[in-house]
Amino acid sequence: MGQGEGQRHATLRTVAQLAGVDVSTASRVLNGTSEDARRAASREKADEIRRVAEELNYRSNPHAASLRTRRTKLIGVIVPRLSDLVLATIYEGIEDAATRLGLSTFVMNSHDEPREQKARTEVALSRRVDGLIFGDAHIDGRFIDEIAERRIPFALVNRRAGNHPSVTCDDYLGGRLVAEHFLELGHERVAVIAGEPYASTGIDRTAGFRDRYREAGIRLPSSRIVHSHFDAAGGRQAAEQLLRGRTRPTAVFAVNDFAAIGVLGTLRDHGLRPGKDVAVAGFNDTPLARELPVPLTTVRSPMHEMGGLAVDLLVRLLDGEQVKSERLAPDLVVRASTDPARLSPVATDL
Amino acid sequence: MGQGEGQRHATLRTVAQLAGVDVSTASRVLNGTSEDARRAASREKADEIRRVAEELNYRSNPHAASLRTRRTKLIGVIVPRLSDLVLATIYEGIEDAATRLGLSTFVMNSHDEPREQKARTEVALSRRVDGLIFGDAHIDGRFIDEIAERRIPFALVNRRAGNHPSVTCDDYLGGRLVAEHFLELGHERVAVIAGEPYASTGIDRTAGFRDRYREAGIRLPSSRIVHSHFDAAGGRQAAEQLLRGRTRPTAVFAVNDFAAIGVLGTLRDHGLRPGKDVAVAGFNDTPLARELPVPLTTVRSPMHEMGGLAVDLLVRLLDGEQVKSERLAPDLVVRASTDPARLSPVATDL
DNA sequence: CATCGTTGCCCAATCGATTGGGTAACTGTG
DNA sequence: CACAGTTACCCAATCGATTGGGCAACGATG
Repeated sequence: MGQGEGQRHATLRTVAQLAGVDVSTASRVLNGTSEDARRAASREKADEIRRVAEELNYRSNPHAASLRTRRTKLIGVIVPRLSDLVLATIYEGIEDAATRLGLSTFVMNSHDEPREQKARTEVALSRRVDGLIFGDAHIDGRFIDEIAERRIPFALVNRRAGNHPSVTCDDYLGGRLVAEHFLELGHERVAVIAGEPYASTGIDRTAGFRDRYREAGIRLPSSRIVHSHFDAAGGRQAAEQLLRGRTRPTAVFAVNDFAAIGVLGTLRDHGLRPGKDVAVAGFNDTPLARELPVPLTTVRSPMHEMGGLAVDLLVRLLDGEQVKSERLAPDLVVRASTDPARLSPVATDL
Repeated sequence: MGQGEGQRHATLRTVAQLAGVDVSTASRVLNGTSEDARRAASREKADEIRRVAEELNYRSNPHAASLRTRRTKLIGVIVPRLSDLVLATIYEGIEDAATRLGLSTFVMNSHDEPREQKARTEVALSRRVDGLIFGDAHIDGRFIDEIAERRIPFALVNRRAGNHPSVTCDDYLGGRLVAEHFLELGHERVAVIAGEPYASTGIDRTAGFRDRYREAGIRLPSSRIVHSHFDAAGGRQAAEQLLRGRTRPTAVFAVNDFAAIGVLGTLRDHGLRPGKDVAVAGFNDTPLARELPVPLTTVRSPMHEMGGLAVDLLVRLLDGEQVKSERLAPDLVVRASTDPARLSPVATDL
């Protein structure tokens, strides 16, 4: 109830009074388009208004403006969890783009739980966001469909669902690239750690990988496609399961770098040398990948860029434009975890 | 300009009209305290108002309320970067606590740049946040002092500065714990990768470590305290610098897990076995630490909890209470990177 | 029966901006 | 000089809530 309060903010009214004009004139000069400003006041009056505003350190009260205009310049962002570096990086892209456009963003974690997705979305809507960006779409699209039916403007990022507007990496192609690489290295007994079954990222990466292998005449048995959480612990669990199998794979594609790191750890624990006994590839090229003791082969995805494009997409949608989804090209980055020649001396000595 | 718009939100006025009461009565029943509600309307009227509100799916418009009350229930959070897992985790704690209290948060990245800190803070203030949480304080406190002078309510988290209210880990103690551990293992030639020179976290961890060693009669030459960025690339650079020195340390304390990971990579590149040839400890016990090929000894800090407590602190401040800073106790977690006995078979074979 | 307290509401001002619609003064044209 | 068009403003309604004050009706009290 108390107040730490700084000095009260100057309002348009005080600015207008001191500048000797009506508040409407001050509004047009300070907050309107330059077109508005020109026709609202003469050169000198406008300068005077701006001078006074500057002096009083006037800042338009966004709540008052939103109340009147019904637009908040706020966008809600819902992600599974910001402590996932992939999402944090995408969010940074979102924030950069939003800031550049004078928009503000709210982020919330849904932990990929339908109930929380719903709850967070309602919170965002009750804050009257102009639109939403979802980084946590589930492939079944149930929740997203509902949002679409309510005609709430939104864009998906990182994961796609249905044909709702989205900005994603070309995950299918990414999976193919890894398969291509493994095939070149001569791996025939391979496995995929496929991520969460509801995430299009994992699904598409797996599909691309599987399809490329199939084209090479090699079928992946379903026992060598294991779902997992998108983190190191998840990768570890999945790897343990794979190693329990009768025939050990010679190469493992984890659809996420952190899961791949878990795989590296598990291999060591089992006395296997990553990059030599078993090849490992990840996805996303997180900054850690190249710094690991055994640097990780991975697929670089434009995470930051995806965030920015998602904002652009949403803004175009808010402007009533017709939009279409974007799919950005990934790159394969080969490092020691799949290429023994690149292993450091000590690791090669193994 | 266009509108994707969903159906218009119901307002208090329509609810009041349908329930046959004045809007003020509806306001007290729906948005006031239960005390207000009781004296504003009879049992039956109140129930009727709530029924209508429910039916119309009424949500109070926070902008209208803020305009009138001058409180926004918004708090601004400024961190160096959310793609740093430590900050992302702290932010999750902040978000959880805020949600529980019915507050919303804005996060922004300052990249530890004074200019951006200033700019983001102004953005938050122009959004009329009730208070701020800074996770990016610099030890010199210049910027923070300025904010304090403007009597803007805020709390610091993770890093302290001056005697502004903060919630931190007891970093000094954390540093001592690592030193204690290294001493027990018999390490006398040790080094510290100390993080950014302006972050209290690195400063205090280094100081605790240095002091404990001094008490054991061992002085750290300044050449063995190297500053670095708080990420794997930073750790790698710092480690390279240390290995260039004449006398190689037998143990390295990196004040951050990611920097420690960079050290592990560098050691390998130089043909040195982490945990055997050189002991390595990190700080924060990020989830990755235990999953690495060579699991990392580190100091567990209560990141999530710190975030929640920072919110509590800020809220108490906003309520006009006198508050004092909190310093939470860390724990040492010993793993293979400092203890050869714990190395996995293949690593021991090295 | 006059008085006093409650109970249960309603009135109306207010927060700070936006915006459609005036209108007075001035300029240019025929 | 009459008239149209432009320039440079001002007026006032409005967005959706909050909140101090007022007041009628009713029961209790002396």
